[in-house]
Amino acid sequence: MENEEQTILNDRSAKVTENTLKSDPAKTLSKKITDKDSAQRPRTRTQDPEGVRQNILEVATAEFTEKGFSGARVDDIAAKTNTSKRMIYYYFRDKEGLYIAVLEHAYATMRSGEAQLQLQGLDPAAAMRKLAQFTFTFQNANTWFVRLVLIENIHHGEHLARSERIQGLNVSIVEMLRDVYNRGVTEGLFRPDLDIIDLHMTMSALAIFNVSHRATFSRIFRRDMGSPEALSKRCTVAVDTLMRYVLINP
Amino acid sequence: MENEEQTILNDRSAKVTENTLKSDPAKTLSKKITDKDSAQRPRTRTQDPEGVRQNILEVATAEFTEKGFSGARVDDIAAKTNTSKRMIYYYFRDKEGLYIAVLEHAYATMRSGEAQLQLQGLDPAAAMRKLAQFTFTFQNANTWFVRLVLIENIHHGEHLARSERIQGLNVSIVEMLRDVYNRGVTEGLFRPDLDIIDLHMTMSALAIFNVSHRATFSRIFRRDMGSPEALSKRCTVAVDTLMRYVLINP
DNA sequence: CAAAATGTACGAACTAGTGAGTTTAGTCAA
DNA sequence: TTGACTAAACTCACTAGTTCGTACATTTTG
Repeated sequence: MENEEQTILNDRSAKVTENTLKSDPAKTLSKKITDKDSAQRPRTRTQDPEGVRQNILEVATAEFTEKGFSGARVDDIAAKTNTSKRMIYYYFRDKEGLYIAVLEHAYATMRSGEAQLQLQGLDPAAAMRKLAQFTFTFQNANTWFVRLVLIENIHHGEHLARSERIQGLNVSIVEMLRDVYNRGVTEGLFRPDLDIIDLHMTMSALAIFNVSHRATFSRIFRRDMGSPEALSKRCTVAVDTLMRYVLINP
Repeated sequence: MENEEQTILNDRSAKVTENTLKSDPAKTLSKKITDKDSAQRPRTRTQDPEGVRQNILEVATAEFTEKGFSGARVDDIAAKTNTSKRMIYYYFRDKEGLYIAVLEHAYATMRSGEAQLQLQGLDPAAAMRKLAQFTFTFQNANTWFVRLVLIENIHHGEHLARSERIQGLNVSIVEMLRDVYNRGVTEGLFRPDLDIIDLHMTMSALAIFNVSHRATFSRIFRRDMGSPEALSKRCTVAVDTLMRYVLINP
């Protein structure tokens, strides 16, 4: 089960993260969109608003996650696009508007991963374990997402506050967690009176730290915290730590 | 001549924690220098190289931790000092040189806190508890430090790599942890074959997340994660989680 | 006096953002 | 079918304001 889930997530990440961010985002996407286009409108092929928008968004995501909001340059983003700088302002109004769009897109992407979890059939302990494992694997597979959230935190979440679209996005995983936890309590497996949000925080903390502090920790302690071995070992620790906290009899 | 500006850790109560957390590091020292300055020179300008250096460093720390490396402006930093921009370049060569100096100063500051811990007299469990509590309190009292490290991680730790001074600074707390852990294992209280660095990571993760993701989490889940109540509650959870992981019989 | 420290003024390169005009694609009347 | 018309999509050149860094003059100290 462990391996199975890992491969599923890796595949997912390979598609979403690697293709769209590390490899030249322009090519993959424009090709995809051209296909879609020709299917929808066989006659025309020159103008492609949605494709342009997507293309800009992909490039901008890569730039912002790599260099931060102030570090990223609109001209650089424009240069890596199939289109021009003027189009960025045409579609996104601002540098900030572009950044917010990237943020929204990122949170939306995350949500899609959660939907694939099938926790209903599992007993509470196994379900909790799977959830913790998923969280760890997702965050470590999507380091660009972690970086983006970190950047947003450096900015005191002021951009996130300006987007009401994002507000509701994190509800689903908390609902999942609540469901699993309540079942565990009912069955007498889990400690009662734990706080759900707090539990989610612990789970996230154990999952995300490995990414958020990878650079400094790896350098200071001379360990490659991103290697496959380190990841699988750390995943075990994270899940184990959480389960010991939740279970009445670890 | 060593500065005594960060005596922040003296008090471990949540209230003082919150107070020091909100006061920014620049003010304390710049005030001190102004006082000293006006005391020394009623009329004629006195040269004070070390004071100038310190003053710049304090202001720069506040600016960099607030706005990041690219977000911070040299002119803004200069404007907030008692001296001029020329002096920044005179003493620190670069914007980057200044940033690295800030980073080194920050890590050095952290070390001073650890020295105050008296773990020898305590039994292993109590010592481990105290260490975890200290870590949490320190990180939550010095949010500026957490932010700085985060910013450095966004930059892939490239500046930290350029400073050999920092490399050895985190050794002491790990040695402390190793000592406590070994005693606990010897006494049959702690689970054997846990990895020290890994343990340190878990401890740090549980302590730091509350700061690193405060903005986004607070907004998304509508909880003030920086309030005294939230801090003390979260501290309990962090310590408890770690102890359950370490102890054979939690 | 020499060296260290500091003030003033400036500039070259960059950077976010825009003004104004051109092309495209779909609509509709004839 | 064609051609006039329109809104959206797109291009090009430009600018006002920043931002890091420096040249040079001056003051202070030992």
